[in-house]
Amino acid sequence: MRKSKITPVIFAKALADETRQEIMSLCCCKWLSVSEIVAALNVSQPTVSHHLGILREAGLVNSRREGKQVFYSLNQKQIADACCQVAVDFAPELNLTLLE
Amino acid sequence: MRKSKITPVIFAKALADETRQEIMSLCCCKWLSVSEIVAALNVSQPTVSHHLGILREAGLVNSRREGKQVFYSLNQKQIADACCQVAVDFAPELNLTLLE
DNA sequence: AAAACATATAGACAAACATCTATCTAAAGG
DNA sequence: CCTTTAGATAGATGTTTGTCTATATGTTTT
Repeated sequence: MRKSKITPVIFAKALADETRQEIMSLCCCKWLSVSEIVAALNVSQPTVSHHLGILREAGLVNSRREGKQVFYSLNQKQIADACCQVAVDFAPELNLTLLE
Repeated sequence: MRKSKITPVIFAKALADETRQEIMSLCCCKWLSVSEIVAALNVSQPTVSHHLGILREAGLVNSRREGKQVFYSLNQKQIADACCQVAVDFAPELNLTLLE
């Protein structure tokens, strides 16, 4: 598990693909197995694994093995933090804040 | 000038390059001519123009001609809005807000 | 109007990337 | 064990992308 801070470039690259964003939407607020994600999309299982690997490397998803299956879920905190970082870097005159 | 709302994919792709982020940092809070940007980076003038075109298409920069020169400046509002949109889509359980 | 200057566009090329099929690894059940 | 199932990895392939050189466009100056 990667705790290191994500850079804006890594974050943007992970986000910069339609299929990955679909995967992110799917497992946004729940845990989904790889098979479930494959079933919901029109791409092959290796392609889904490939994208999940990129998201995992960027720390945008958490994963958990349960028997034969591996479940993935979005790491919302990491995403919100990365958004804040982008705003600090590129919109410093506006006040984008993570409340609570 | 593009006022249409930026999608998260367009936004992420525009952001997903080291050189573009350097350009964005440079003209974050001030107007810079293309020549000034070229002088600050280690890439050719056409490459800078190419990147500025991508940023302009995404609505992330504003541009203004002044005589022979064209000046660019980051559109911080658009960037902050896009960050908010990403957070709404992919971190809905967290409260990322643009204050004021 | 011609030359000089600033920027944009066109075209070429290599590197990065998304996708697929085939195969490998790991876990569970017979 | 052997088979089955879930997912990851490897390798091939076509597309996209970042960069360059060369050239076109637009603006000022002489």
